[in-house]
Amino acid sequence: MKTSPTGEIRSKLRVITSEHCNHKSACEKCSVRHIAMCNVLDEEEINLLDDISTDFNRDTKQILCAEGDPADYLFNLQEGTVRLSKMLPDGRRQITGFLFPGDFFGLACKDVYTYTAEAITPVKTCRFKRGKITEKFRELPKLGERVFDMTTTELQSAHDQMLLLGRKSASEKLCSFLLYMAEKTKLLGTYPVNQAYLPMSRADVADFLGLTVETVSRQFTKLAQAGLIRLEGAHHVILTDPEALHDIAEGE
Amino acid sequence: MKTSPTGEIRSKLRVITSEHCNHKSACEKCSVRHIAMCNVLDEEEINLLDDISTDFNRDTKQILCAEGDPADYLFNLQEGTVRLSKMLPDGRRQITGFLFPGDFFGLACKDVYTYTAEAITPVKTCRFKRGKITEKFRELPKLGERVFDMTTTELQSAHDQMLLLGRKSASEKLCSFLLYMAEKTKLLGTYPVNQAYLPMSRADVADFLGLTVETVSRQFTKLAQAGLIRLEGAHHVILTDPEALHDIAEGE
DNA sequence: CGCTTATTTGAGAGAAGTCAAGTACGGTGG
DNA sequence: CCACCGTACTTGACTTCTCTCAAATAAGCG
Repeated sequence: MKTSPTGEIRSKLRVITSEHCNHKSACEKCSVRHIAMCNVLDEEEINLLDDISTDFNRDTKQILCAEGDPADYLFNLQEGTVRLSKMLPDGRRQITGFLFPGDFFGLACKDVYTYTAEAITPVKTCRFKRGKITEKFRELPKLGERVFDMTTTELQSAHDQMLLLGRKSASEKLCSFLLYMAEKTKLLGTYPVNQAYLPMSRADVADFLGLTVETVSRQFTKLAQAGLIRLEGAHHVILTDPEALHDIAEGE
Repeated sequence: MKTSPTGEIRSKLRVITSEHCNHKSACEKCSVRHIAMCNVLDEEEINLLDDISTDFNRDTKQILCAEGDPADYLFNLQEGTVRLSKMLPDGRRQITGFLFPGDFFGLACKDVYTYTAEAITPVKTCRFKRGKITEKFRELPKLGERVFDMTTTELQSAHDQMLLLGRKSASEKLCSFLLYMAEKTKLLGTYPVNQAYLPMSRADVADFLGLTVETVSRQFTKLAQAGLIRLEGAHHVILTDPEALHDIAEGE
C-alpha cells in the first residue's frame, strides 16, 4: 500500500462508515478525494485487501454486472453513481437502488446476480473475487461485521422503499426522493445544504419510484410551482422548503 | 440441552437452512415438530445458544416488537406466522414481510426497531439479547455466517418485492403472492402440493401487495372464475393451474 | 344462536398511465 | 462559434386501473 506525500492512506478500497460520515457537516476524512477506509481497519489490513482487489472503471451507461450472470465479484464503488435494477420479461423495470461512493454491491446473490448494475456517471470501482473476499471476512472479522452492518442497513432502506412503493402517492414519492438525494448530495461535499444533485434521468427516477416519466415530470413542475423547490436544470434541485417537503413525504 | 426418547435434539432454537429445506418434497428433518438447528451447528454449539435464549410465545394479534421500541432482542420464530409492517403517520400500512418457522427478525435495526412484528397465528419464538447474540457470532462464526446469509437472502427477496410493488398490476401481484405462499405452504408439509394456506387476512394481503382489500378480493374472484384457483374458504387456495399463474405473475 | 368481524360485490370517482406533440438540452461537426 | 441533430424533458388530452364509499353476504366466536 502506498502513502501519499500528505500521509494520506491510498487504497483502492473505499468504505464510509456511518458513524463517521452521516453527520451534518461535510466530512473532511471521507471527501471524494480521500479514497481510503475510515475507522474499521488499520493500514495493514487494508493492504491485505488491496492485494486481492482490482480496479474496475467504466463509463456512463456501461453495465458493471448483469442480472443472470455468474456472480463472481463483489464491488466497492469509489467514485460515481450506479443504478441497480430488475426487469420483467416485457421490459418493465424497477430500480432497486442507487449507489454512491463507499457502497458495496454484488453481495446479495447466490450463484448469479439478481440485478443489473449500470453506471449512470463514469465510475471507479474495485472488485474482489467473491471467494477471496469471504475468506478475508474470516481473517478480518471487523470487515465482515462492517459489511454485515451495511447489509442490514440496506435491508432497512429496502423496507422504507417498500413503504414508499406500496403506499405513497406520486407527490409523496417525489418529495421522499428529493430529501433522500439531498442527503446523498450533502455527502459529496460539493454543494450547499438543501440542494440535490440528480445524476440520473427522469426515466430512472420514475423506475425507482414506481411511476412513469410523465408523472415524475408533472410532480417536479407542481413542486416548483408551489415554491417548495427550484429547478436549476433537470439535474440540480434547490430545496427551498425542506420542512414542507418532509411533511409531504411522510404524508402529514 | 435435552435429548428426547427418540434421540431427537430438543432445542429452543430453530434454523432451517436453505440447502436443506428448499427442495421439492416435504423435509423430514425440518418438519414443524423438529425444533432444532439443521446442518450449521453441532449439539454443543446449540447448547451455548440455548443458554442465552428465552422462550417468548404470544397469541394471535399480539405484538412481538413495535416500531420505535428499543431494539433489545433478536427473535427466532419456531412456530406460527408473523407479519412485519411499517406505518405512515396517517395509518397507511405496508407489510414488508411475512415470517415463517425458522426465520429470524429484529436484526436489521440499530437502536430501535424499524418495524412492528405481530403474531397472525399463535406463535412460539425464542429471543436473545442482541448484545449476547452478537458476541456469539464471534465465538461461532458459522452461526454468524448463516445469519448473514439469511440477511442477504432477505435483501434479495426485498428487491423482488420492490419490483412487484413498483411495476406489477393487481392480478400479477396476487398471482405472485399465491405462488409465494404455495412455496411456504409446501415447507409446512401438511398440505398437498399446489395448495396455499393463507393464515393472514385479506387486509394483510392488501397491505403486503400495495393494494386495497376490495381489489384483492376482486382479483381472487377473477382468478377463481378463470379456473386458475379454487377457494376452499378464504384461507385455503388450491392452485389448479400453477403454470398459468406463473405466467401472469411474471407478466408474460 | 346472535353478534361482531371479515369478505365479497357494486357503483362511481380519481390518481396515475397512455399516447401524442412540443420544447429544451447537449453533443458533434461544419 | 453556431447550426443541426438526437435525446431528454415537459405539457396536454384522454383513458384506465385501482381506490373510495356503500351495502350485502359469509364466517368466526362467545
